[in-house]
Amino acid sequence: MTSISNSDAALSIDLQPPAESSPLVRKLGSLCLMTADEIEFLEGLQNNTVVIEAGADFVAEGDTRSTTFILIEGWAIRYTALSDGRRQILSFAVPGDILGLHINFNAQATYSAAAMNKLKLAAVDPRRILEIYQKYPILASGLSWCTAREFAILGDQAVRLGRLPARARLAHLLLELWYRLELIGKNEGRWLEMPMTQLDLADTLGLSLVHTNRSLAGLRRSGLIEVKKDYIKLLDIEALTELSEFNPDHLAEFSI
Amino acid sequence: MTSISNSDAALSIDLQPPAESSPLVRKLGSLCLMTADEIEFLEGLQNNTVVIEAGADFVAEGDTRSTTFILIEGWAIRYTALSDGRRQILSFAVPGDILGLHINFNAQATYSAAAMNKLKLAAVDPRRILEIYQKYPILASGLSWCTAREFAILGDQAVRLGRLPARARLAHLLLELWYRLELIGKNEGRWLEMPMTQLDLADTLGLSLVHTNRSLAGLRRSGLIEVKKDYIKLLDIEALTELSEFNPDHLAEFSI
DNA sequence: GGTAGAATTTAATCTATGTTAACGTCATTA
DNA sequence: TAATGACGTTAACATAGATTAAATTCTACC
Repeated sequence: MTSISNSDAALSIDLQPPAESSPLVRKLGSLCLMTADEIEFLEGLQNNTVVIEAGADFVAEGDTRSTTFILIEGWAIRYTALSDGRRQILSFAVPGDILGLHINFNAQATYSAAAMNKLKLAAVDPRRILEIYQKYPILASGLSWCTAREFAILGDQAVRLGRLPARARLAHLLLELWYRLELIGKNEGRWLEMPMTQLDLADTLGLSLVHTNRSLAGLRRSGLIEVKKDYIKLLDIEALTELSEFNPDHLAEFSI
Repeated sequence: MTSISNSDAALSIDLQPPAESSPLVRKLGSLCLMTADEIEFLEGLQNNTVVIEAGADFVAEGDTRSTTFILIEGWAIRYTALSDGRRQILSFAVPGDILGLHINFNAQATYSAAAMNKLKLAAVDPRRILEIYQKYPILASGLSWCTAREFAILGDQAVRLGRLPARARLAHLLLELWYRLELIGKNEGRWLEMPMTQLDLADTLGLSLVHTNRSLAGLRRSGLIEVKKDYIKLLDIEALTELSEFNPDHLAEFSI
């Protein structure tokens, strides 16, 4: 907003999208050189914004109204609820992420989505996503990359849940979030934003609340992390990586 | 091959793809009405076939040569190997499934893929997938559906691993495979093809081999399944569904 | 048709994680 | 400043599932 004056006043020679652009445009812009046309289309997609209060669901499993959402501000979760009230969180979504990029038209949502904190998101007709593939080849590659990445993230989640012990699961997730936030420029020093409660963390890691707390304490006592309200500091990324067998290449950037 | 004579001799009025067509064409054909042009393109994609021996890897995690594979015959797995030799199988692929539908160009494969039994698959340049999106709108919707389905399958796998006890995990997986094979017409009565060993099953369910065997025995003793070499009979689908909280809608068909 | 190696089954023991319950801390509001 | 409620921490005990090992049954191959 303040930066408008700077692009007015000075001759802009930036090839990168301007600073006031959406997180999605910034994210894709750091990976591929989109045309002005493509950037404009992508920004235009995000005109219809919605605000969701912290804790509220904005997609419910079984919904037949399918909408694609682009996350602009705040964190969201995708999750599945079980009959006894327990939950499995499938993944976190951060600004620049797309929920429902590939939709079963005429089918039901296979998971619910909720806001971790106050959310701003763009509601997009999924038909416009197919339009991207038809008309904007660079964007299409970008979206294909997003899809592959979501797959890798969910696959890593399965590995965590299926084969890693509690502390490694936690370390692995912290590193995933670290690299994802890194890409959108949200890490400050080694402090990682952690807006979720330990109960949310437990439901992500497939652990009980108490054991999640124990695992957190374990990493803390080993000198690997430092914890404060809403933030965790990664004190030794190398050790965390080794402990959890995390592979950063799964989240690596690409370039065209 | 023998059926060529029938389409030569008689006047064909089928709207459905002919019987000798590929599993992928049959799968999509049961969901949407493709044009002759689209069917031809899809079959043409699968000209370059490869045979893989049982047990062999055909994608290794970290590979930078990215290829899309369409499974024509046999079963495959996607998996991640850990440093101590343990494995987490992410999902099974059956005829008609596509591996690497969305590829990170210039990036590494994030999982390995191996043949469960002898495999016939088509190797496709991933650029031709993007071509589909540009030129064949019906096919594009079909592929979008495939992607959403793969997501749902992997999400269900995360729920199994994170929140279900051993026997429910097993029941849940059996039902998933049941509905998937149903779609491609591979179920005989209530007998479900199970070409994997109990070790493979264990690596899918995130359990030890011994406990997988116990879980299998548990379901058998409860009268829910009957086991024979390479097949499992689902004796009580309703009870299995309730036990595992399986939701068949996740794999539901769609139609345009 | 016999044999070696693979796959399955069962039992005994151990451990990581779940469960329950109590207590602490902090922020909000009365 | 007290009361409340959400969230975090810790301890004691219970249990599902891991591990190890050995026996048994398949099955592919000679």
